[in-house]
Amino acid sequence: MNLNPSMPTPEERLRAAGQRVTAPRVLLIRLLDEAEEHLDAEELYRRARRELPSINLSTVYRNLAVLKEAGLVEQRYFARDHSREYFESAVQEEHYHFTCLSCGKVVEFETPLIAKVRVDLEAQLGVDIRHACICFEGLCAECAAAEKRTDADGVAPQKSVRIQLS
Amino acid sequence: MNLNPSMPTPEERLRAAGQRVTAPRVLLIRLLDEAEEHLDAEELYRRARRELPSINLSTVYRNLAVLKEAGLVEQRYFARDHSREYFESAVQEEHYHFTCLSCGKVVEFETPLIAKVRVDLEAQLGVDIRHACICFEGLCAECAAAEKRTDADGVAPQKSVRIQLS
DNA sequence: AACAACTTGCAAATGACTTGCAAAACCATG
DNA sequence: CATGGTTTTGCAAGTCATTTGCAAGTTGTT
Ligand SMILES: [Mn+2]
Ligand SMILES: [Mn+2]
Ligand SMILES: [Zn+2]
Ligand SMILES: [Zn+2]
Repeated sequence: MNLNPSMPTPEERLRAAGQRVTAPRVLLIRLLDEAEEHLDAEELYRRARRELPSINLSTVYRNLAVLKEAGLVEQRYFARDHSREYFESAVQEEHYHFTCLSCGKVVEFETPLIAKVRVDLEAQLGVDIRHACICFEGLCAECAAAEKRTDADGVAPQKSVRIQLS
Repeated sequence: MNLNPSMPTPEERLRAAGQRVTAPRVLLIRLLDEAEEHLDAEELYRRARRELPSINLSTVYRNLAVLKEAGLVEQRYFARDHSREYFESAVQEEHYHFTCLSCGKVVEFETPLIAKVRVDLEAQLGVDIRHACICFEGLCAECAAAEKRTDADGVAPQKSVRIQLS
């Protein structure tokens, strides 16, 4: 989602990254480009099978690893349960995430402050930062309001929303 | 590490949190207070067994969950591999982490910018943030310098260092 | 077309974490 | 400080997302 309209095709991106062009890879890239949400391997597998029925789940995993290394997809962790890996297309603006622990909604946001932390760190420590995992968790506005109930279960994954801080 | 010298004993903390005082819990809290690093369940189990040989790994897991809920320990995720949960005592200043992908060293740092992002988010989205997972990853100064080699393996966990940004 | 290098499907394996259950420990209460 | 309801523990057996070995199938290159 929120993709640059004039972006290279999946094939072009693969070749530019020096990776072989295979049907599973092209398909995974396209599925992530088209996705409105952050997808995990299982869900990508489900969607991929609709177009490439012979694809195997392990192929999905292996290729997500390849695409991640090649910088074509981004891996994310959400909510307090980091036991599942989610992915999104790398062809979008840098952004961060807030996840509602109650309803599972994901809010994407931008802010220059994280980049500031990053450059401060690099300048003061001499480190070379390659990746940042930034995720906030809590209750979304709706769930915070509806906090009259005592529930705390059903965390269904939902579509994302994107905002810009200040 | 970096603990307040006049902090309550593990027993006192447990009682204050309304939790039962048991040998495994007291021991886990003390081990985390004493630790120079961030520990996972397996390592805590290893250390705990030295003083309480009958303790079981599942007891370690169950109690870490209890202590986390009670706010007595903090759970962390490091490096690109979030498949392991690490813990540290909650009795310390709020801080964030940088992990070296090459040597595994963890650098702890403080910065008011993350809290700023947090309040901005709460103010502009009306959300109630309960938790933040902030971790930067890359090459530490030493490993970045030694980048002449082509290696990229052995990621041994190491002690942490704490710094203050600017 | 011919081949070496890389990928895939399939089935089996990993490994961190969880769970069911009966016995043991905790902590009011009397 | 004995009693007993409630919680916790040890042990053994799961769970489940992700990984891996291998033979067969593809890809990109000469
Ligand atoms: Mn996103
Ligand atoms: Mn720390
Ligand atoms: Zn919500
Ligand atoms: Zn290093």
